[in-house]
Amino acid sequence: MKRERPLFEQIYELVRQIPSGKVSTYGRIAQILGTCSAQMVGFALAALPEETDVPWQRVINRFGKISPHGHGFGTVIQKTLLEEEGIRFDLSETVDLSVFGWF
DNA sequence: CGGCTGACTCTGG
DNA sequence: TCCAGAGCCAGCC
Repeated sequence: MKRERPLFEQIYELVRQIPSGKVSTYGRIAQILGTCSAQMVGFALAALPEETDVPWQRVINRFGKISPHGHGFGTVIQKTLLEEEGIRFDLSETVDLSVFGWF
């Protein structure tokens, strides 16, 4: 049976494929899927519950920085989770995509 | 079907 | 890398 899964789940599966210690960008995900825009990727991750098997924290914007998605708390958690994975941040919460960037 | 929204990205300054 | 404006497209009401 064909499962016309929403675009969201397609994004989730792709994010799950990101290895530990690596990060990706919204634009990258959107480009790989080729059927959505970067904003949809962020929108999809925003809809994720706190308990999920999707490493949404490994997805950041094109500058390698975490987006201030409103509340502000999640942003801090995201940075902490990435550091636990071994990712280094700049003095300005910036990640070196040349080193930690997926692909 | 149409309008609104969003954790983005690009271009120009 | 910052500010402002425009484009982007699926999901929801």
